[in-house]
Amino acid sequence: MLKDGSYQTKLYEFANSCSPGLSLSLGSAAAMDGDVKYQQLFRKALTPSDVEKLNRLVIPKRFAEKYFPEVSKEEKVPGLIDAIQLSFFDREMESWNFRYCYWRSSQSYVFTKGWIRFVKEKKLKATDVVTFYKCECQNGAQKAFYMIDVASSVAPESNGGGFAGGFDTDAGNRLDLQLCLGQITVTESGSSDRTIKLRQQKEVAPPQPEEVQKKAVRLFGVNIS
Amino acid sequence: MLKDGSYQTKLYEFANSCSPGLSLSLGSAAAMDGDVKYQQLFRKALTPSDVEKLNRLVIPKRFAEKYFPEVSKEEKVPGLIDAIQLSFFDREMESWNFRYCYWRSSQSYVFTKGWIRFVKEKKLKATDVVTFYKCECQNGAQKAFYMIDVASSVAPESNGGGFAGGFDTDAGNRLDLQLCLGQITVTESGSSDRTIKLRQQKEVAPPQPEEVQKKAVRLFGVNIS
DNA sequence: TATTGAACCTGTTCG
DNA sequence: TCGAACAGGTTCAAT
Repeated sequence: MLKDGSYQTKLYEFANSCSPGLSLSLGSAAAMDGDVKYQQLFRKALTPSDVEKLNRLVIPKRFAEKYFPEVSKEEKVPGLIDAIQLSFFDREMESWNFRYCYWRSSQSYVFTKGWIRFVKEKKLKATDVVTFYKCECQNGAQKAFYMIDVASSVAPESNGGGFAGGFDTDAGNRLDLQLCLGQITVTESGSSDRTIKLRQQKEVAPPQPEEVQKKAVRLFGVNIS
Repeated sequence: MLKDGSYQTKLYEFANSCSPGLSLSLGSAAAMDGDVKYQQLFRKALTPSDVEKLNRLVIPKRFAEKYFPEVSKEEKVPGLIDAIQLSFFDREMESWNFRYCYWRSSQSYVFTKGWIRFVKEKKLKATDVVTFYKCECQNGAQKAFYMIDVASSVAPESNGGGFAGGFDTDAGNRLDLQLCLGQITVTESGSSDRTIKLRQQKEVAPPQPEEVQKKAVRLFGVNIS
């Protein structure tokens, strides 16, 4: 719920006024701290089928082939479908695993296994919007990770409210500002990807899996319970 | 009428299914008239479910097991349903492919994929009758091919007209005369199968794809537009 | 048995 | 206008 004149709104306005080379930084001075390349990939307004009994999410082909790892559309081994598991963190840094594959019968990319659990947990309904991100830590050869976030379609601030279908959007270089709050400061960068520099906390322990998670929490803003 | 572009494909399919023997006898100017063993298999009066939203045709079990290739009713490989594709030519020598399998849930043999297209194209409705044939060329080891024909339930000549359900019949030795017209002569054979000897046309050109198609049309009679 | 999941199918729609 | 994409279905198996 962004109120006019709030910090978040100012951040939104500021970010909007920035060039495409915008990046976000958490304002750390610690050189060892990781920059997190933070890219919104795309959004999809959920269809009734996406949240109901079909237990699958159709990933629009243009986004699937642009942003997700390749899964074969061919039948290499007859009767054997090429599928991978994609992991996503939500804003609470819970991990969600989705089976991702291509269905030749419908000629579409889908999330299958795991998707319906996400729908149930998040109480998703048709016209809700899911947003996909890709995050990469810049310091070293760390694996990239995906994030997923949901926005209720009835939230009046989120996107004007009450939008119907046709909301599938390619984020490209656009910044999803509602997620960039709190500890985040905005800096300019030369690349088209967003870079969020996590502020180093004094009490931060040496890098370990959990720490990555903590940082990532901040990445999604301040609303962590 | 054949649409441009589809002709080659259909021809190719026909040639493939008919194999060397038939095309040889049809296209040759020599005395090698091709005998075509021509057997009506069975008929079925379509039910509302056969032509409506279920997208499947139930093949009466006694006919399926008697006339069609065996598909397993068991689960040989767990999770793998035994299904085959059956190809049928209609009286216009268009090829229709139906997925044929056994549904254990309903304990019935069915055509699934492709069936509803046939229904739409032929404007089939409940109580219409479909007739299935098997055709084999006698001169050589060619593949057999199936044919399918439809008869409107309101056509007064077809079978007295206005018959209701319960029309599923085993052709056995009965000859379906409405299909044996035009250039086709019917001869008696020692077997219970019908043998139709194609009359060799004087003006037959050397083997050409188009010629194969022409003759094949004659196999189903004279009503070719 | 009910739920989830994998795969298959089709009508509609839209560029 | 026609094919690609996909929304909304199905069957069938695993659990």
